[in-house]
Amino acid sequence: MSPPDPTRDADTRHRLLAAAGEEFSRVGFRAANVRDICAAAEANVAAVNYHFGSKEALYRQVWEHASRDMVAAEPMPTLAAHADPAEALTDFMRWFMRLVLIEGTGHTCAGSMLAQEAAEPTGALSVFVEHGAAPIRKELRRIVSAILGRGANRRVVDDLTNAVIALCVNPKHSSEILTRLGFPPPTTAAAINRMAERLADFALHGLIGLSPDAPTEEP
Amino acid sequence: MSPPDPTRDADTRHRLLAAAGEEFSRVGFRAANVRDICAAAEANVAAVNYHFGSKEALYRQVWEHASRDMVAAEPMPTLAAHADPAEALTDFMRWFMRLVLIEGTGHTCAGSMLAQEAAEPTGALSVFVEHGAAPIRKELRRIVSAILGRGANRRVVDDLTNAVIALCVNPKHSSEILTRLGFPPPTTAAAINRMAERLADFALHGLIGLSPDAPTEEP
DNA sequence: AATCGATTCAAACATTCGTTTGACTTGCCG
DNA sequence: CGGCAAGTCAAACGAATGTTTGAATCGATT
Repeated sequence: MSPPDPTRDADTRHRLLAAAGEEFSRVGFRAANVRDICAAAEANVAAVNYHFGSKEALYRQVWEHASRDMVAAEPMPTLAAHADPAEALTDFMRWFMRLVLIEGTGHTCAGSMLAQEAAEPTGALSVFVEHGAAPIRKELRRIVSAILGRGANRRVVDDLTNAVIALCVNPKHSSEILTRLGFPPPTTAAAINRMAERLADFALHGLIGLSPDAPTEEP
Repeated sequence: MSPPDPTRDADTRHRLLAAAGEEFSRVGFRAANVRDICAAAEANVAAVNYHFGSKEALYRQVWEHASRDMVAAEPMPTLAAHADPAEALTDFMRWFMRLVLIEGTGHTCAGSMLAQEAAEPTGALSVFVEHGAAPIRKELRRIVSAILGRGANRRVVDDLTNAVIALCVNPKHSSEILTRLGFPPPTTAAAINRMAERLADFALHGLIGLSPDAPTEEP
């Protein structure tokens, strides 16, 4: 009657999580429907409620898995681990863009689900921002701040940190639009790295140019 | 039986369009429901189908109004109209960010609806990209290309044009996330302009630094 | 073999939501 | 006045969808 021990590896549980991850990331929580998920998982309609309690509880579980996989996949590059802040930025952006753009073989799908949450947030968004996004942004802010130097205004550092994030996530968030414009976002690790390096160069020159220590070059 | 002449100004038609614009931009096409829209417009449930034929036809009408208002509000800054490409970029970004971020008093809402379409596209997206977004991007590409100079690779120009777009639209597309991180996007024209100028400075230095004509400053 | 808990399944239930219907009101024209 | 077209309305219809139910199946334990 009550749901089974969640640590148990019921086979259909896994198939449901995988199928749900794909469906939720494709169309979002609301538009995804339980019957399709169950069909994709080759499970009965009642399976979702039996194993998870409700569609919403399933969604929370998928998020939990996705964000766990997300951070476990590869460690985040830090400022401290690099001699040169510029190199840290490039490394960080490569890592971040892979995180956002690559769809894990089975079901990482955190990037797509986040894009869905951005349009129609559920309770899961606040949780994820607090536990997943905030630490990532914090480290990037350190890198940006190091590149800008001491004299930079706090507000400016924040805006530029957000600007770098924008460069990294936009290919994903706007992929439907960019594809229709003729610029489908890269999907392989190699292509993503190449794009990340181009954008990192761009960001780097932008940041150095804005650094209060940098020489102003007005004629 | 058949819908009335669409040019006629039936009063409830307007109220429906306004209410629908708010609802669609808030939650997207699918999640918006006809009963709520009619209640907000103080109209009967049957009014949508009487005046527009269907929920989807109403949506198309709202898009048409929104994109018309969008371009009519203010002319797009062009490269040709500026002596200095750098100034053109700043002007363009100010204009573009106001376009995306400002919610028109009554119901412009094109920016929000576009963000919704990005997550769960309908047929309206392709139409809008072709007629609304492509011309805007084309002009921005001219400006970016002028700043980069002759020698720039075509692929690089495209990526950087998209990067500038990312800087402008991300505060809107990611507003739910940024707000939870403590950085709610600006909403007044003055604040938007300020942010646009900061981002334009950033983009400008980034572009100039990447220009093949610019001196490389490696030690 | 008998039993018991866990799991699966088809069917049904309850609600939401887009749409349709048919009656009623209103304003206009002969 | 009488009739007609346009618009409004409450009610109901029908499909989609999350959830529940109760029986059937399976596997391990005794």
